Amino acid sequence: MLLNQTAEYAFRAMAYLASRADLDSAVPSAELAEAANIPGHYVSKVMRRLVVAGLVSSQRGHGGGFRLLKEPREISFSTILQATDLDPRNQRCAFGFGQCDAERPCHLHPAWSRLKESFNGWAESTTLASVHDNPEPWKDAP
Amino acid sequence: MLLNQTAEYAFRAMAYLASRADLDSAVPSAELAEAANIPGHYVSKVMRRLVVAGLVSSQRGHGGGFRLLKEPREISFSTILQATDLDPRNQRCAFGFGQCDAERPCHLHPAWSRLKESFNGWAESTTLASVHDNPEPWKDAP
DNA sequence: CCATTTCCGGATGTATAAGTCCACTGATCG
DNA sequence: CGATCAGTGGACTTATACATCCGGAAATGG
Repeated sequence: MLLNQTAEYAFRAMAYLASRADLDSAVPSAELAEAANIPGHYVSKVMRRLVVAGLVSSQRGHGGGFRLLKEPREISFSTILQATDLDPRNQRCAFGFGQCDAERPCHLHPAWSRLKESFNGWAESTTLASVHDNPEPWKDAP
Repeated sequence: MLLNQTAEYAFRAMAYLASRADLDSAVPSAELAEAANIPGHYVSKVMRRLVVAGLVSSQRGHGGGFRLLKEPREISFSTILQATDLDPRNQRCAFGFGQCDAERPCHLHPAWSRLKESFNGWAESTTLASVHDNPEPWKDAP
C-alpha cells in the first residue's frame, strides 16, 4: 500500500545518487542495482522514467551511467512520484464513484481530502536532502 | 496508490451499511454490489474479510445479508484496513531494505516515519460516523 | 419437508504490475 | 577504426491482484 514497487525502487535509486560524495560522477545501472537493491534487469526501466521526467541524466558508453540533474534539496518526493506515474495530485476519490469531486462530493469525500492533503503535503515538503538527516550509511546493510 | 481496489470496495460497502436509516436490517450482497459499485461476484469476497474481522455479521437464507456489528462511530478506518490485509501498522519502510527498522534506520527512515504516522493518524481518527458529515446522498450518483 | 433464498469457498479465468531478455545505438578508449 | 562499455526500448515471461463461476450449505417460509 501507499507506494508501489516501482516507486520504491525510484526512491532508493534517487536516494543513493543523492547520498554519494561526488554528485557529478555517473553511476552505472549495475551499481545502482546493487546499492539500491533493484532487480538487475529492471533498473533501466525505473531509471528511464526518471530520465524522461528530467530528474536525472543518462550517458552511454564507457564511464557512462546516471547522475542527478539538480541538487538533492531541489528534488521533492512529489516530483519522484510524478515520474513514476503516481502523481498524488490527480488521484480520484477512493470512496466515491467516478463522478465524485469537490462539487458533488460523496459521503466520505471530506475524509478522503484529509488523507490526500496530508499525503501531498508530505510528498511536497520532503526532499532528497533528508538523505543526510540520518547518519546510518546504506553500506551498513549486510 | 494509497488504497488498493479491495480496500476501496470494503470502505464503500461499510459506508453504505453505515448510511442506512435502519442499521439493524440485513443487506444482501446484490444490494451492496449495486449501492457500493462493487462487481457482483466479488462482493462476497470483500464481505467475507469484514465478517472474519468481526466488523459485520452475515446471515444466510431468506431475508439474510450483512449488517454492522458496531455503531458507525466505533468503526475506524484503521480497522477496515486491517480487515483487508492492509494493516497500516505493520508496513515495512519503503525506502530501506528488509532490515531497516527503528534501531537500524536507513537514510530515509525519518521521512518514511512521518508518512506512516500521518497515515496511521488519519486511519485511526476517522470513523464511519463521518458518513454523516456530508449531505450528499449516495443515490445521487447516476 | 420442500422450495427458495442467500452466504460460503474453492477452482478457475483475466488484467495489470513486475521482472527478464536481447538486439540495437551511442560513447569512449586505445 | 575496432573493441568494449553502458543505456535504450521492444518483446516476452512471470507474479499478483482482481474478478468470475458454480456446487454446496445454512436459514427461512410455506
